[in-house]
Amino acid sequence: MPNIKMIARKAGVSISTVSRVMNGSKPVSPELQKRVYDAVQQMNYKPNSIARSLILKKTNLIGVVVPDVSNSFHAQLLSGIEEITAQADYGVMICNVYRNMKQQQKYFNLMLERHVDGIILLHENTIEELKEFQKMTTTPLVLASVPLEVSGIPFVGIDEIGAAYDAVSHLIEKGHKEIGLIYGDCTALGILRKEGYERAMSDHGLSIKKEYLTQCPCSVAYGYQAMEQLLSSGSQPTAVFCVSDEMAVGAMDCAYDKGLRVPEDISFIGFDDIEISQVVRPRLTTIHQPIKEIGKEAARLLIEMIEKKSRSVKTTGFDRSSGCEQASSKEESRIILKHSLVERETV
Amino acid sequence: MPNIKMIARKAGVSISTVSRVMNGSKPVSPELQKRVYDAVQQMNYKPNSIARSLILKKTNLIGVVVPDVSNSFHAQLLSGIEEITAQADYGVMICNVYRNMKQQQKYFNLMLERHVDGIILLHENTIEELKEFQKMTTTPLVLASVPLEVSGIPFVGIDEIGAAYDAVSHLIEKGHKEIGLIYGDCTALGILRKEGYERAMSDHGLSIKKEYLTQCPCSVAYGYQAMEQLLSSGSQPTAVFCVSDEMAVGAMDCAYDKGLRVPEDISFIGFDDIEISQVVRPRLTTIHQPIKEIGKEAARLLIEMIEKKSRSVKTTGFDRSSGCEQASSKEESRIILKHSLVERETV
DNA sequence: ATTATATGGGAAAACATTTTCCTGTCAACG
DNA sequence: CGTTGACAGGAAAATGTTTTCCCATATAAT
Repeated sequence: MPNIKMIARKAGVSISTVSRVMNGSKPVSPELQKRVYDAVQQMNYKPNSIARSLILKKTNLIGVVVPDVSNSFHAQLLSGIEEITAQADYGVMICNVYRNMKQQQKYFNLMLERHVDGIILLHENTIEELKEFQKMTTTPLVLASVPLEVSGIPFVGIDEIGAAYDAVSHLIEKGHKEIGLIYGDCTALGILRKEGYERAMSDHGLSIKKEYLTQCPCSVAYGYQAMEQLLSSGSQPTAVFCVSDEMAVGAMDCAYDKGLRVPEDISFIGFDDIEISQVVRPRLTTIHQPIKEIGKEAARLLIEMIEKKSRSVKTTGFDRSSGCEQASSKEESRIILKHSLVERETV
Repeated sequence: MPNIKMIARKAGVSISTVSRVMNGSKPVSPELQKRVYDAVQQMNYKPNSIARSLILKKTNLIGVVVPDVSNSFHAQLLSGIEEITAQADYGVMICNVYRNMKQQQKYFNLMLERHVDGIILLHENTIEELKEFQKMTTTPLVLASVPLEVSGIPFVGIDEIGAAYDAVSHLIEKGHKEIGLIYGDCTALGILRKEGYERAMSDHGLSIKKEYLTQCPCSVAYGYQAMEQLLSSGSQPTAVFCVSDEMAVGAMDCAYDKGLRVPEDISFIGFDDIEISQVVRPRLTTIHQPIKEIGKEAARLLIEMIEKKSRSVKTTGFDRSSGCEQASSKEESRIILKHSLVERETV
């Protein structure tokens, strides 16, 4: 691989001149420009981005921490992110943490060592850990579809409580009164959606039966189990709200195996509107999230933060990691995108 | 962020000593070791991997070129790759090319500029382009589930023809004689699987009807269209082999809408065994590919190539990009993993 | 004519590491 | 007692850029 020195020699100019021609950072006479371009072309020169990163203190790389890439929801978020970052000439490094906090810590360190310009979190963290992270570094961070409230860390996603509220209200409008819930209680997501369920029930004057609340991790298999549990509790709901499509698909499967007909005997409503909700039979009625758009918006926001920060560093001239400036830019951004109800065949 | 100089000053030692302690590259007295460790701890020092990359000529970063991360198949491959690379302390940069060749070229350049240590291709390329790439650089490259034969570029995947053969043979064993095919003819994958179909048919003495061959891009929606086309061709097959699960799901959907019962009136067999084949009703009989394992194996192979290469560079002492060495390591590795037939409910 | 200003271009510092080369100390051995 | 070798540790070169600083030349202004 040729380097800038070889180009300079070949073109008969100084290193500085080559750099200037490549970046347009200072005018260069047409004569020399041509000589440089020719040399670049002939030797197929590409500037070494590592050396650039070192001196510019900018890697044009962002890190995305994801619980599991092979999960459809996260994969879609990722694809949205990638679309925007690619346009802005950023690379994305994925950090698959397998819903494992230990990995997470390791990855945070790794990303700091690699000096990523920013991070998007798709994986839920404890608030303490985020604050810890904030204290450690000034690297911009945004939460995408991780509804945690930490001052100084922007969030983009939907109104989780409102969306769950809408889902349950829809069931109620259709005449259901005995409504079960399958949720996960170890994530903020699950808890907020449960909150929406509770509000909808009480706003419509319905009481919540303890035995209708079932919690399980988010997957088809666990959804099946949860439904089994729910059905074995004696009284039977006429509808159940599952806080994710995967859970809903598993739960429907279980109902089916128990000889229940959907939606005649029991209704289901899911959440997310990932691909499977359209291919499952009957097609799943669910809450649609603009998943890819969330990813895009998160990426846009992050890049904006990065560029703003690098500008401010440039103007002030030194690293202000003391955090005094940080405070002024705490504009508490929360980008809330619109969800919607898609009626299919399970209610 | 503290740098090595600050640690050296704090510990009262030279920069070299700090480096030696961090990397264990040369013995250091316990006395100084302790001083360095303490300084590192107190200042929370992390070596700047950019500077390391620059001098070591090793980024510990690999690029993965993927047609579409949000596609379940590719997302699973990616997750397999990530698992192995994380263990070996490599980062993964994703390059989503949206099945777009222009993007692809841009990304290749980007990755060379960033000096990734190696590349895994999940996206089909023309053989010419690959050879072009080989000529341009010595960066290791492996094809995962992209069945192209280019000397010097290893491949990991399954026996595509054999797997397709098995799928069709299974239909034939079940008594089917009129077997349709839905495939994609613009990818090597589609063409090989079609080849398997043809061999199976002729080996069993069955003739192939032109009107049973339908081709379309790989997605649920196109699968539906293809099936419509196939059904409108007059004579009706009793079974159809779809070269991907997505196509199969779409095709089944169409059959269903036309009032055909699966598997009573018409049988379907898919390919890949991605998640949807298990949640669709009736559950799709398909060819199982060890997708995640393919990703893992590809990553292992790539890392092996990278380390072997960096060793050889080290011992010879200069960059041998002339390619003469390359030839000797052309051991034509093709790692073929086992596929299997999973019988569900659509045959 | 002389000073001031603008402008193109080169030399060298800076970025944060690793590693080579060198120096000084100490033990071993003749 | 002197030479050799081992060994710990420091100084400095090297990695490939960008950018600052400086110089020379040319043009404009006084």
